[in-house]
Amino acid sequence: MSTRSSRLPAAPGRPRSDAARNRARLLQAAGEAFATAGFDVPMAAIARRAGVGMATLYRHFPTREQLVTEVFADRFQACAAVADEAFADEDPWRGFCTLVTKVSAMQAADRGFTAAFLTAYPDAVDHEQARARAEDGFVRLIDRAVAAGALRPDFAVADLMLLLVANDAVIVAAPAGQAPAASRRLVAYLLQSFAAGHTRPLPPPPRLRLHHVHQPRTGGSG
Amino acid sequence: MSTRSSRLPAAPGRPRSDAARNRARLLQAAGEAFATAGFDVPMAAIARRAGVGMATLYRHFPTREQLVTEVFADRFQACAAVADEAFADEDPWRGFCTLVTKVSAMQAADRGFTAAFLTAYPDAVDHEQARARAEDGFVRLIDRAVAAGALRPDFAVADLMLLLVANDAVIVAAPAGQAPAASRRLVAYLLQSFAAGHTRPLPPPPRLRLHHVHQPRTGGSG
DNA sequence: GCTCAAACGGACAGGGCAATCCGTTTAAGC
DNA sequence: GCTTAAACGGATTGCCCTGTCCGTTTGAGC
Repeated sequence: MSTRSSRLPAAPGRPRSDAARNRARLLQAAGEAFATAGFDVPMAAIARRAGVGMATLYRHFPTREQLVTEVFADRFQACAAVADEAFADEDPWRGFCTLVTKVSAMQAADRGFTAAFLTAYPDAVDHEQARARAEDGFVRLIDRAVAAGALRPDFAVADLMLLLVANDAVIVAAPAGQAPAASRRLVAYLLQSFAAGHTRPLPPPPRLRLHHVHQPRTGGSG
Repeated sequence: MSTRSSRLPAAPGRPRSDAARNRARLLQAAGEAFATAGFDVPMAAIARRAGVGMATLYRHFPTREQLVTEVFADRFQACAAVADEAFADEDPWRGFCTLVTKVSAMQAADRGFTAAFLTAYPDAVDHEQARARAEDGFVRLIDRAVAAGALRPDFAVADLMLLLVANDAVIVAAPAGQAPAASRRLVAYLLQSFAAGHTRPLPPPPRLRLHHVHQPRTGGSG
């Protein structure tokens, strides 16, 4: 046999066609499974749903975190996109409301994916960039809305995190079918308090940013 | 041996001294374990912490739910007591705020015990009564505050549940030491929105009452 | 201090999930 | 159609947690 590389089946990085197909199926199945049953679905259930074997699942995604991260990559980008879109609105307050409303609705539509994701995998490093971008978008919107006198001046980025976490919780806690209503109601309340005018003094905001939004599963009472 | 009952060691219902002691130790240990590690600590860990064997734990509390229920029985009564106290305040709005603030603080002090408890064991029947009493107290306070024109007229009991759930979530999600600040901030925001005057229309409230506050661990997306 | 049942503790079986291993199948190039 | 390595599936192993069983200890009354 010659040492020529002509024997290589394809370019080094390109996967085989069935591998690509199975990968897509796994992402699809995992997304559905997470959306309906939360993050602690057995890996076997995901594999079964995708119609592949356990080994295939683990071959493509060696750890659960990698799988989850991939599944929610596009949602994260969607977040950043919403921030951009909101910034495009000429009305700062309306833009801010758009951001909050849409992101909240995204959470409600997928069983609180953002906060739940951040809660379960706070250190998903692959998306540090996407996360930073989203947070940057949030900050720009906030600053603009405050400068315009629409958003209360003592508003903090952490308050947005509070909203995300709280919204996630009510979505998850609400009984069947009530999640959207619960979410909308909570968000409406909070938006009203976020608005400038008729504000009352607030206690100081917590030190809480996107990458803090998680629960160290053990330890840490109040 | 005669059939006289004089041989019975004590009154039928009274437990042996070591049994009573161990029971107390178990409740104490379980409370600590739940507060620091959440509800899914292994039973063995609780037994070890209490310095007793597995069998002793299961003898006193045949199911996990019974243990949790007992542990939080007093906190539940405390809730109802706070409601009574708040109702004793002559100022309806201040009473309402007292209720919300104190209950929220209780959640923060014990890793969101109320909502977490309700989340994990929504059907803990033993406390149906205590729960109903607490909810009654809530309703009375709400009605009075609305009637006094202090609480917005479209306020719903469900909104209080939203607050409890949301508060629990931010407490759990907050990084070390930030839970009280996060809780206070969220509660302040919501109380401001709850107040009458300068209100904006709200979307309809969700169907959500105390006994609904739970997450069906599987199923139930938006 | 003697008796006995209540209470105890730790070992043990059962079940579920994560992660791996290995014999078989299949896509891709010749 | 033949070859080869990549990819596959599912059985298997190991771990942890739950809940029970049984031999031993201990508190309470005589």
